[in-house]
Amino acid sequence: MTNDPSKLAQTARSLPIALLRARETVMGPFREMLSQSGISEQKWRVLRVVSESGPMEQTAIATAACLMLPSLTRILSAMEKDGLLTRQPDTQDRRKSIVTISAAGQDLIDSHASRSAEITKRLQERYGTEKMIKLLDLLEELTDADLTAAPKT
Amino acid sequence: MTNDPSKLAQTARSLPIALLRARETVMGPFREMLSQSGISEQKWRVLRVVSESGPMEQTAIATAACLMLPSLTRILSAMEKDGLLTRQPDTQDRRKSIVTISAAGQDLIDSHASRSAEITKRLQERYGTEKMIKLLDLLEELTDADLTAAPKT
DNA sequence: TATTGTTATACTCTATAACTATA
DNA sequence: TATAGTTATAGAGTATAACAATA
Repeated sequence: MTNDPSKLAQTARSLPIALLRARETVMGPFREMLSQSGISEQKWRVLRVVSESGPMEQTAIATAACLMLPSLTRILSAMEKDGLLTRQPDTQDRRKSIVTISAAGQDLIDSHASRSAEITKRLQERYGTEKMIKLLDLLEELTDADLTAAPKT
Repeated sequence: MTNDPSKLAQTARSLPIALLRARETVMGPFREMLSQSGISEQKWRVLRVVSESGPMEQTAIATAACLMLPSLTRILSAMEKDGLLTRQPDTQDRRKSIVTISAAGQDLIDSHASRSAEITKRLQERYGTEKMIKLLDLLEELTDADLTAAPKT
């Protein structure tokens, strides 16, 4: 019943599982940080994304923050109510609504910047700066890879 | 409001977000496969883990499959009911219960092996075999890293 | 007709605490 | 006292479909 641990199918060699496990390890200290400020992981991702890219439409936020549109609708409503961001109809295409971070939202990010940098620095020390850079490069390439495209011939 | 995209804080350079995005990209084809067989991602992870390691206790499964114990309890009950695995009290420590994959559970894994290998192969072709190996190595190291340990002095 | 976003629904997972049984 | 697992509960996310408004 137990498989040969040397075979390629082992879970540590499964990209989806390996990515999930690594993320769980890394998220630990960040979870602690976020739980203290009462904001959820998902809201934090939305805030980060909108702060980074500037005003943007919801489909783009959903992609960047890895959330489904129905989930995002609910999250944005709550965040707008909490004054972290605003939604305005796009003047050019009125189907769209443009999400903009508020001063309070940016303040929330700024107030976590130093703690966040500290966690990252600590991680870098334990794991190794060069490995971390290499890993981030590989992850970006993987994210950008079009897995449905035809193979090179 | 928009941050300088060159600064270190960009979301693509945030390990938690980068790991999540990469996972979403990779999971696409696997999600399709699993949705066709009517088993959830979480149940699939449990099955993979128990198949790989052989009979094991629940706390170990929870760690390996990245699930909380209360979630695992519910999932295992459903899977046991579906005949995919069995739970038996440990004879040495009766607080523990040992989970063992059933023939039907192993069959489920086996029946997906070729499709799963196909998806992985395709991914490897698009992304590059060497990069994939390097990425898996780095992920394993990260997962095994003890982020709470004291820094080397 | 297709796209953007919202609403509705059923299911599932999270996160925490309280609990039982065992060590 | 501590540990393994279960139960309970509130909150949140997923996944899908149906829908309204707009293009």
